Amino acid sequence: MDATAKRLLDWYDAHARDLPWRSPPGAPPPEPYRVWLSEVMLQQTTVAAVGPYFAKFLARWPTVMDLAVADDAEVMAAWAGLGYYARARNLLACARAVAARGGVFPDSEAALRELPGLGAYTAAAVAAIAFGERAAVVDANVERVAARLLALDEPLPAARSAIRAEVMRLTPAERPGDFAQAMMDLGSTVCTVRNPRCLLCPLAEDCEGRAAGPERFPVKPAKKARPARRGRAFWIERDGAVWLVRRAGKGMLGGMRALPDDGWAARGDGAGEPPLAGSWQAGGVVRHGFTHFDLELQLMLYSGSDWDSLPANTGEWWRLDRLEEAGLPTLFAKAARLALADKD
DNA sequence: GATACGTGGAC
DNA sequence: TGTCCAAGTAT
Repeated sequence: MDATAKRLLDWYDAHARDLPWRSPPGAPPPEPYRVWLSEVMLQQTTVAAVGPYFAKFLARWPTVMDLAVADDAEVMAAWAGLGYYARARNLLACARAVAARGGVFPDSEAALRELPGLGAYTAAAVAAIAFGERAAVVDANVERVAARLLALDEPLPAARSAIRAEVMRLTPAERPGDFAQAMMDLGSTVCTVRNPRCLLCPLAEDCEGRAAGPERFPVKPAKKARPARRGRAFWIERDGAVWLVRRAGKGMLGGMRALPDDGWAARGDGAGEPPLAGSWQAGGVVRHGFTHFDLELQLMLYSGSDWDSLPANTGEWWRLDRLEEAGLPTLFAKAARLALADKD
C-alpha cells in the first residue's frame, strides 16, 4: 500500500467522524441502500442538512423495495427543503430500477453508473463504500486535497483528469471505502477551503502545496455575477385552505407542490397571468437566491370569490393548518409564511 | 466544456 | 451583509 494512503487510513482509524449512514473504520459496510441514499442526499449538500432527512427517509422507507412502491407525491414532499429536486425524481426512478432486479443493487462501479442519479462520484462512492471496490472517489473535498498534495497549478475543471489519476493511484486495494471517506473527512475537517489546519494533517509531509500556500489550490475560474429576476406568486384562499399546484416534472423545482406563479422560472420576465381574473392586491416580497439567479418574488393576494373559475384538475385546495405537510420548496414556504403573517 | 439546478451555514 | 461553497448529475 502507498505510504500516503497508509498514513491517511491510520488517521481515519483515530479521527473518523461518526455519521448515521456510516460504519466505524474497519467494520463491515452498511447496507447498499443506506450508502446510496446518503450519497444522493449528500450531493452538493452539507452533512448537517442531510441528517434529519436521512433519518426521516429511513424510518418511512426502510428498504429500497419500500421506496420503490412509494407515492411520488409523498417522496417529493419528504424531500422538500433539501434542494436539487431532480435528485428526488431520480431517487424514485433508481429505487424502481433496483426493485425490478429484485431489490438488489448492482455491485460494480460500471453497473451502478447506469442507474438514474448516479454519476461518476456516486457510482464510485457506492462501489467503494458498500462493495469494497477499488474505485476513484472524487468529490470537491478529494479534489481539494489532491490539488494541494500535487500543488496543481492547472485550474479546474481541466485539472480533473490529473486529479482522478492521482486519486486512483493512491486508492488502496484494502479498505478503498474507508480511504474514500478518510479523504472526504480530511477535506472537510483539516484540509478546509479556508484556514487549513496543516499542523494537524497526517499528509503534511507528502504535500507539495503546503509550502506554496495551500489555499492557492485548487485554482478555480472566476465566478460570474448572478442576474436578477422578478416574478409573482398567487395566493388564493378559501375557507381555511389555499390553492396549490404541482409544477412540471422538469426544470426549476420540478415535480414539487407550489403556489401558482407567473412563469418567472421559464421566461424570467414574469409575464404570465394569474389563474383567476379579478381583484388582486400586493402582499409583500420574497427574496430568494438560487444557484444561477436571484429572485424577487412579488406575492399577490386574491380578494375575490370567483373560485369556481379555477381550472379544474390543475391544483388542489390545501388546508392551512396542515400546510407544513404540503412539502413546499423553500421559496414557496417563505411566500406562504408571508401570506399568513400578513393576516395578523 | 458549459449551463441548469436549491438551500443554508460559515466567515 | 454579501460571498463562497457543499459527499454532483443531466444535458
